[in-house]
Amino acid sequence: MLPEPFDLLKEDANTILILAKGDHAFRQGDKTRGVFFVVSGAICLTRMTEAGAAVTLQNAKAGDMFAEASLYSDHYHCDAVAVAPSQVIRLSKSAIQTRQREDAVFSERLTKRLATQVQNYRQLLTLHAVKSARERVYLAVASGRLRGSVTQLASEIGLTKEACYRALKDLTDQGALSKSGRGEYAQRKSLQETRMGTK
Amino acid sequence: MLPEPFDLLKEDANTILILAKGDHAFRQGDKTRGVFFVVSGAICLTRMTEAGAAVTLQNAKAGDMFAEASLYSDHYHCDAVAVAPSQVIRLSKSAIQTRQREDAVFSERLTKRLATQVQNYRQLLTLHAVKSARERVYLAVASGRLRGSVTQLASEIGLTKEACYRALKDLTDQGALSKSGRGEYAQRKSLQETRMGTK
DNA sequence: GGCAACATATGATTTTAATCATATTTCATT
DNA sequence: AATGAAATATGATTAAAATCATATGTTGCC
Repeated sequence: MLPEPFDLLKEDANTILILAKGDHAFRQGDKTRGVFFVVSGAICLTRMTEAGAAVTLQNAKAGDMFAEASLYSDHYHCDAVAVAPSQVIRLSKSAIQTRQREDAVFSERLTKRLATQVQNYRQLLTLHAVKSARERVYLAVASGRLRGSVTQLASEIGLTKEACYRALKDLTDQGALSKSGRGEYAQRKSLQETRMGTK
Repeated sequence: MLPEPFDLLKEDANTILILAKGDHAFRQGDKTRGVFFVVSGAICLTRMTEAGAAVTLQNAKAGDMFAEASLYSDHYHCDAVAVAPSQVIRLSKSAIQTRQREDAVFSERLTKRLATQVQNYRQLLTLHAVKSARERVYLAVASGRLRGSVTQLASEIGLTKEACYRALKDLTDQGALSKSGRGEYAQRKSLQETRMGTK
């Protein structure tokens, strides 16, 4: 259920919250009580700037965690609002901190998890920097990012699903990718070979 | 010089490398020797997929770190090539690991650093998801991302510098931002007030 | 089994930022 | 002070993806 290393926590370190659309998991200024994991639904984190502009910090969906940084501050510095009926688990801050201090394995896995996330996000940002939709989709598939639906991939890599479908069609037509059916694609050749770079 | 918590490391845990354009800091398959920090220049990390497509994982510039994940594997899984004459510092893997095990403060700061980075990258990705260049620039400035040049900001938020300058002009003309000169902008009002959302 | 929701798929049109071009200003360096 | 590089700034044109529209296929569910 919970991702590493939080699966190591005792059950009583967790609280399950059921949120209706519009409910808050926490508000800016609240004392930090822990880290959250989204079981289902979606939670949007937003911060208000002094001049009153709402800045979205994260859109956490099922499987995502949020408010990790709360481990290092006394108060939440943003609002967490359910944008759909959601189920979230709150992982107690004190339980995590204690465990982190006393259990080297837990501590190392936590660090590892964060390092992996950093890596993943950086790669995603690098991918976003690729101008051409065609090439972006190719690289996304080549690096194994097509796990769920094409729609999900599209949103992940910053394209509309239509642009994504078209790119996939082009790439398969030209032989850069092969389709194994049911939205399953595999990399076939390098871009050079298929004249991806042609402008 | 070095970012937290690596500033805590003894000097002999670090090695300074001078790389000419094209030199490798490491290659895919090399035994991992540590984490790197870019003092000047730029390092590009790329991985080859089975079919031979080059996937860029990160473009590390001055002040950036790379290969953090090497702490958790025996071999580097990508190439690190200098794309400009560069100066990098290698932080010994063993020194970091030992310190992490023996010094709770170091360990906590490392975790904190990673958590902060995760937060930052997530916010950046969320920002990239904003379609309108105008709104994207506004939110970027409102959340304090305009530190260096406009050109840098543009690249960070995934726009061309031209698009960025135009958005800044529009926003100041309409009063959403105020310019304090020398590329210094401040947020003035919420977007609603300035009819940002008008389509 | 049938309905609703969602994914897949593609065509037509519009919008918008990228690209190309160019000028001025600022800044570091010889 | 002179040179050159980079940042700032805008205009004109183009290219490309977003949007809008629509159809079929798939899947979970009462």
